Amino acid sequence: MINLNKCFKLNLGYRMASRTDTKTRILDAAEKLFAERGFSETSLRLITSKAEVNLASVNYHFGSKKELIRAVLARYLDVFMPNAAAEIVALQKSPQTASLDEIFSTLIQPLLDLNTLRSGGTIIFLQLLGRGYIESQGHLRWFITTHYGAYLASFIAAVKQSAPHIPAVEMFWRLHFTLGTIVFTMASADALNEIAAADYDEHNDTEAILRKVIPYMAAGVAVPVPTN
Amino acid sequence: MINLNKCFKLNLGYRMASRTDTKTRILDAAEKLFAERGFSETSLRLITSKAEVNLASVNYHFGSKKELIRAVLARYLDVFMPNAAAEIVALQKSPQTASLDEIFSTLIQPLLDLNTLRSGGTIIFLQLLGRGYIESQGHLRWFITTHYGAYLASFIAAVKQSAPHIPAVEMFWRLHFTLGTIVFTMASADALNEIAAADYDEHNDTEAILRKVIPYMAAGVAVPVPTN
DNA sequence: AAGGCATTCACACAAGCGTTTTAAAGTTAA
DNA sequence: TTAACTTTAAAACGCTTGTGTGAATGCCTT
Repeated sequence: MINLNKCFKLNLGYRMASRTDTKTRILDAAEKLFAERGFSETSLRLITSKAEVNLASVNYHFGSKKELIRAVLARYLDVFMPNAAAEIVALQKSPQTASLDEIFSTLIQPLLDLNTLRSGGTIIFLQLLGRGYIESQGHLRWFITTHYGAYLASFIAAVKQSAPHIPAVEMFWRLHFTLGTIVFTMASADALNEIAAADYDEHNDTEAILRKVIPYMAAGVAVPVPTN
Repeated sequence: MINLNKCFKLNLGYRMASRTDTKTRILDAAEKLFAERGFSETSLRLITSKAEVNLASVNYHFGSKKELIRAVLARYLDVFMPNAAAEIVALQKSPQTASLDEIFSTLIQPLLDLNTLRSGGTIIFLQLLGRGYIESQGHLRWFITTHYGAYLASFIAAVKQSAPHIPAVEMFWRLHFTLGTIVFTMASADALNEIAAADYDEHNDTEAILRKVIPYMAAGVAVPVPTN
């Protein structure tokens, strides 16, 4: 019942220019902290102090911490999902069916574009996704499938078409294996990169890791189902 | 400086029989709650009320919440790691080199044996592992590699021998992809099973999921590294 | 200039947290 | 039984958490 006006605030451009929007400052600080520390380990006080805004402004602009979490995720999903789906349908326009590698690779550019949205956007988004899936037992899964289900469907359809020998049930499981692979990897990316740098003198950026993981996932999704 | 006596408490059998050990009651309640809700979302008050013991007994027996978490994990790792390593060396005794599928399948029995240890032990263990890796940014990874590194090494060596065409660095990444796959899958196993049951009339127990994920992981680990 | 609205601010609140403390109860050994 | 010790019990501590309140501030419109 509070803040109904927010919905109609068309932001007529009367904000001062010297300082970014409070709402944006909160989102920017929150997403970074959420990604690297998790949702429940990140207090609103830490967020607002990093954002240099007042504590109460979170509840004023977002209503609650839970809604702030949703807003943080939605800011990425609203950009990524349409872009990814567009790439998928563009790929499917081609005469011959695409390989799984091609389909997964198609997602790389939309993911990397999140970096131009905000610095470190790609990995932040994937880490948020992973944390959300694990921490908020089921809530995020519900939120994504209900709000972005159409985009997901086009992706799943493309995958199924590229691997017609995999039954639907099996594909359901394998795509969730894939989600786990990418999301856990990105959540641990910093730690893994440190180890890789120390043990193998190899440092990978986000794109390099993505390109490493794609063959892994594509092979796993397409491998024939054991008959026994 | 407190509770040094605990180390020397040889437990001369003077406990009453009608009620299980307080320490065990705490561990049993804690592992279940930790697995399904996460560490920081599980309060000591919730644990002790489920275990029907006094709140202070956690700090008396374990010193702190952090040490309780370690104890919960160690109780599984101390059983699983030696068993798994034993199976691996037994497999390597055979003349021809084992396939990746065989190596991964070798881990199934030690994992399922955790179910005889405690009801639901297998999935609890894997969920704890996943939560630990993601929540305790790096602490658990350090704990495991320092305390159980020898066991891990024998497993990694076996995998490398079965996929000699994969460079060491690449294998490092792929084994962590694999960890992510299994751990994320198990952390979401309940939710996924619900969806699978609703959409495909298929219900899988822990073993069935493990057997589904093994071909996926084995194919991913062994897939040739792209040259470009 | 004045009124109105959106936003910011400092502060307080109640609840929950991990941990500590002090006393009571129970068990073993002399 | 007494004495020493381990284990449980109840209560409180200090701290942090998310959230609510009411006043002050700033910006725009009239």
